[in-house]
Amino acid sequence: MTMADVARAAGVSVSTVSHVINDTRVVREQTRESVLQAIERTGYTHNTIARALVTASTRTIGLTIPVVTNPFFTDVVHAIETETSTASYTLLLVDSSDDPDHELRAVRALHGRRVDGMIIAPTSSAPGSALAYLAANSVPTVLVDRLASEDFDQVGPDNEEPTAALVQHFAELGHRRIGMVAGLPGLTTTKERLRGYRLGLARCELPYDAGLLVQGASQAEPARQAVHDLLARPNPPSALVVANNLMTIGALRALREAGKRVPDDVGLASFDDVEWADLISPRLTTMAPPRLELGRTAVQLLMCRLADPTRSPRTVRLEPTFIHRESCGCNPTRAGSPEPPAAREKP
Amino acid sequence: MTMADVARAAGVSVSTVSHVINDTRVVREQTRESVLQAIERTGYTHNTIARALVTASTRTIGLTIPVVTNPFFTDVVHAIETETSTASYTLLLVDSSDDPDHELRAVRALHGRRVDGMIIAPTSSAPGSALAYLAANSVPTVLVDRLASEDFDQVGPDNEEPTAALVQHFAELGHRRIGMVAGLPGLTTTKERLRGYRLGLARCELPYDAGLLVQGASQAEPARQAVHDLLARPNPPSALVVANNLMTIGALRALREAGKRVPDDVGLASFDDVEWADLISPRLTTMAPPRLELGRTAVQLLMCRLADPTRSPRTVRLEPTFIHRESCGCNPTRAGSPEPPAAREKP
DNA sequence: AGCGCTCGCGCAAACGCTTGCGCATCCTTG
DNA sequence: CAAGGATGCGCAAGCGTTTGCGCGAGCGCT
Repeated sequence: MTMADVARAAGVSVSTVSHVINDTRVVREQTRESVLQAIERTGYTHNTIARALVTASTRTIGLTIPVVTNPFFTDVVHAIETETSTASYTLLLVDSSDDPDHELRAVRALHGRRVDGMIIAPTSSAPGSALAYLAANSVPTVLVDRLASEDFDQVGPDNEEPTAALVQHFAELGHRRIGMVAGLPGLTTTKERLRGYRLGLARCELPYDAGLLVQGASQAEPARQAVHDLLARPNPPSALVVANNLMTIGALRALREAGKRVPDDVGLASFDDVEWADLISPRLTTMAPPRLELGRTAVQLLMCRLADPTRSPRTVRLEPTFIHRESCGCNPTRAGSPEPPAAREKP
Repeated sequence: MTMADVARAAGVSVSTVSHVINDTRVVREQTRESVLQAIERTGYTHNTIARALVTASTRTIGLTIPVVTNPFFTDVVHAIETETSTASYTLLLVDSSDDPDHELRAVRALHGRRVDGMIIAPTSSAPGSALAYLAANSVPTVLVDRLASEDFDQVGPDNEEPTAALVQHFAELGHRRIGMVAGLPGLTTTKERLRGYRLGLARCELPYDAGLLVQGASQAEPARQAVHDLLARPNPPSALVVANNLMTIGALRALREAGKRVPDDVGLASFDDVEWADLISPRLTTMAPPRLELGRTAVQLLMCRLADPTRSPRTVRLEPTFIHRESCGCNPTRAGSPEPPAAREKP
């Protein structure tokens, strides 16, 4: 069932078949009909890869994210999926496992498949990394979430100011020892949120104390361990800023294990929101990056670049929104809270 | 940077280049070296699609899931990703939005890209659906989670017995009015879990009462609405079986809004586990399907089918595990519970 | 009737790779 | 030293499309 078969069945040439399929030159109505029927009859399905070979375009975009199980990224992926599919592109998704080698392999595979462009939440920007490869092969690329290099189009949340705001919030509540659970070292988001942490401290004239800082590897279990250790230290924090959603799970577990009550014993606020933030008690105060917007913007940047590969790269920062609930120790007024109606009531 | 360029640079023919790349016939060590160098020098990257055209194999498998934001499916996807990538396949992922039309389009796109096989969590099995298309074009396919047709290889959790077990558990606790929040009508999982619900009732000699049953569309917000309505009915249930993870979120919100305490006012147990089941109070009793195993098995089934396209289709059922926590109204012993250590302590 | 247009379509050359076939060259052996 | 067998490689025919070029038929005009 190739185009040749269809052509034979319709008594025309392959070029005519191609033209009716792509609507790329005028064909007599009668002929078009018979071709359409022949397609129907033979059950022909277009071979996109043969087409790609000659047109040098696959209408496919490659997507590389660290972990497909992180709700933050799945929301981003979802937005990207929706946006690309309305532009009639298909997504090629690969999981980089937050490992530079794996990531490079993924990017290679994607490029080998001649994706038209790539969106990637980069794990590393070291030389010899996926990013270097992409630059070397001048693949149209946009970075998402982790803003690793101004040489690419990129979109991510603002990290520094919002994290500082979280710290300042705690300080205003009277906390003097504000701890932080930081993410995987090397990620730009980790660096920026850490910088925000220190910025917040400085603004409130609180000393930076390395003893209040732990590293949670951006994941739940390492974060649990880290917070566990943190709480065992001589002079533990009275408030905790957690740098992402997954680590928040770990932090909550560690706090419970240690018998600490939130927010009475330890105040808690996290960067990135979670679906169940309003289901636990106390409800979680978070700083929520606009996940969907992030994905949408990434696609838009990519489309712009595909349209004009020569334009100079843009960096877009999107503002997170502060979702003020109770784990910080406040009991914010319900009215005007950005909570959905479902979450307005206290359990 | 095509193979021809490399050949020229190395002073050999394209066939030799191809053979050293694919290691598909003996090449003098010296020649191989110079080809390898030429590849390095020219920055050549293999064109997978050109190769696919001639070998008629893309080493790509297509994956269609309803919603990429549902943690159940992302775990499945993750397992599939891991498993396929170790077999050096790449994944083409599309979101069907749980919409038959969208699904059919997705499947068409995937087939047009000549994926070697497909894994799909089908939305519909109606004639004219994606499944019909796949059968008609004899695309190697395996169904995952939703077991829609014995004509395909398929793997899903056992739904009926485990759901019945949940009902029986409540009955043993003395509940007489056990309600259910069912999923999207039309899904096989919905049907099976409903059947399990009725089976459980029958076994405990409890009457089936349509007034205890609501439909939550497999999603959080509709489920919240549904449970809201359910609780407003004259004689509301004292226990609730929720048919999936997302709807559990909705149910919890509705219960809180109605001022019902779990498990004192209403017992709760859900089919499918959630990450934060141990973080809320009371901790959630769930029936957890083996998500990773589901994904892994799907890939294995597909690999078998690719190896031997003629074998007759197999259906695999995997047993969920009962995770006995507290929302059912019990205070199960901690020892021997399948909970991770992190979750053993009560807040 | 002849000219030039328009209209509709077919021919065949790519696209970048794989692979069966066959030709040198060199080594082994009787 | 001739013959046969390895060994190492090139040639060219595809794979299923797209697309520039060009040709024939039909039409309106003078």
